[in-house]
Amino acid sequence: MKKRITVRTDEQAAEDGKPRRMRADAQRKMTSLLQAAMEVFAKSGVDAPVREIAERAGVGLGTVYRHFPQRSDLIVAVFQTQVDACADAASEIARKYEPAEALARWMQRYVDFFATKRGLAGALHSGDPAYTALPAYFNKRLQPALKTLLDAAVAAGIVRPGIEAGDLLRAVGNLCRGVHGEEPVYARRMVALLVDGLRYGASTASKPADSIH
Amino acid sequence: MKKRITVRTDEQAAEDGKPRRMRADAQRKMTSLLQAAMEVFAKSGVDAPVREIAERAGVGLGTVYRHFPQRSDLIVAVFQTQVDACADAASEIARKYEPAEALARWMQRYVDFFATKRGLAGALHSGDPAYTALPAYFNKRLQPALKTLLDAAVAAGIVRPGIEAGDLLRAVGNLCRGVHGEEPVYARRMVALLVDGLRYGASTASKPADSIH
DNA sequence: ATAGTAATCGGAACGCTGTTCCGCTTGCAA
DNA sequence: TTGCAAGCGGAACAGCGTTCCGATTACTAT
Repeated sequence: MKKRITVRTDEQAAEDGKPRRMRADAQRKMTSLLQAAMEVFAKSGVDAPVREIAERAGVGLGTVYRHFPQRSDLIVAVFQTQVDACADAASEIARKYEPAEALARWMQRYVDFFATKRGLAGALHSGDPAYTALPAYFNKRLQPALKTLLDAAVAAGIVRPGIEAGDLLRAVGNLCRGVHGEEPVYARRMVALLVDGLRYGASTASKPADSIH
Repeated sequence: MKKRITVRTDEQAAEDGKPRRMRADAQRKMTSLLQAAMEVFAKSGVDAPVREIAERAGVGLGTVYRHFPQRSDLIVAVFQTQVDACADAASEIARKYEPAEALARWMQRYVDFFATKRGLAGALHSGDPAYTALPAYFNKRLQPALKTLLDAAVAAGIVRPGIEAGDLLRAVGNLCRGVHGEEPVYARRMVALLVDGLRYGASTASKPADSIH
């Protein structure tokens, strides 16, 4: 009886972080799952049933939950994939077009990305801790991408300086969400108010308990 | 056989909008339902199961759905009830305290109202048409209430003029975001800061456009 | 090539939702 | 007191996310 039983092929396992290479079919199912989820989310929103995604991907339910233990993990994965794609598109667009055109095109690309996010806003505001890290990732990837385009446009003398990439991203996001057009003015005014509250002469803030009870 | 069969006691029916007076027990169950829902929502958020509310109210599931055909109807009813209570509190507070103190106290009252709204933000951003009318009602009731307090404080020479009640409400809402329930102290402190910012002596807020661009 | 093994798969099954349905109960007007 | 429609309760239904486990399959050592 050959007794080496499963010699634990961990040769390349302990090297990097990944415990072991993924089986070929698993890899295939995973990508087709992500693709299907992307399409379904775009069509029916992020509240679409997991079964619908599994069926579209030609995959069993168990497979879905093997790769994405929670429904939210699938949503997060799709979101990150699309954010990455959008961020990566910036450098390619910058290579193909002049600064002004590149900026305009990427913004269009960004809007398209937002257009497929039906229902995600609700999930983000739901308080579910599974999504709390998403906005940070969002900024981390998209802000530098836009900043390079913006800097190039400024350097070319086409766009005025002093525009923050993050502000621009938020502005576009708000424009895509609803009709709250006066958003930036409102925010600036209220923050100015808050800063005024820090000035000398006000006492309530430092001892809030005094004005209550 | 007396054949008047249900003479349709609609005497007082066609007069007003209501088709007929509600039966006494129905009225009782309805209010106890609203009360229970308020408590459960405050404790577990608006995603709490309907069964839990029914049980707490000592009522069957059928009764819940008789009064509130959809789960969202119950949420909306509770929300409106609390908004009404908060708005009505303004006049009472204004009667008891001087303008500055009244303004501060009502703002804290408003913060407390917000603190029991765990999960509502998610529902509002979910895109569900059942909630689209809520923000409008929100402003319709709260804005005038705050405006009277604000006007009184301005008339008393304590608060600078030019502050919009709607802006303040939104600002406080944003300050309270994510602070639900466990630590309202932070929210109270920040709102106290904001209220201090309303006082005379600072100029940034009144002409925000100058400090931009 | 082949066989053995572990990784992977598929989908039935479970528990928990919102909502519907219907036989029973009850307030109220006659 | 009586008749009946308004009201009630909770079993039942449909659909969801998630778990579980026997069957399948890609890899590896021989």
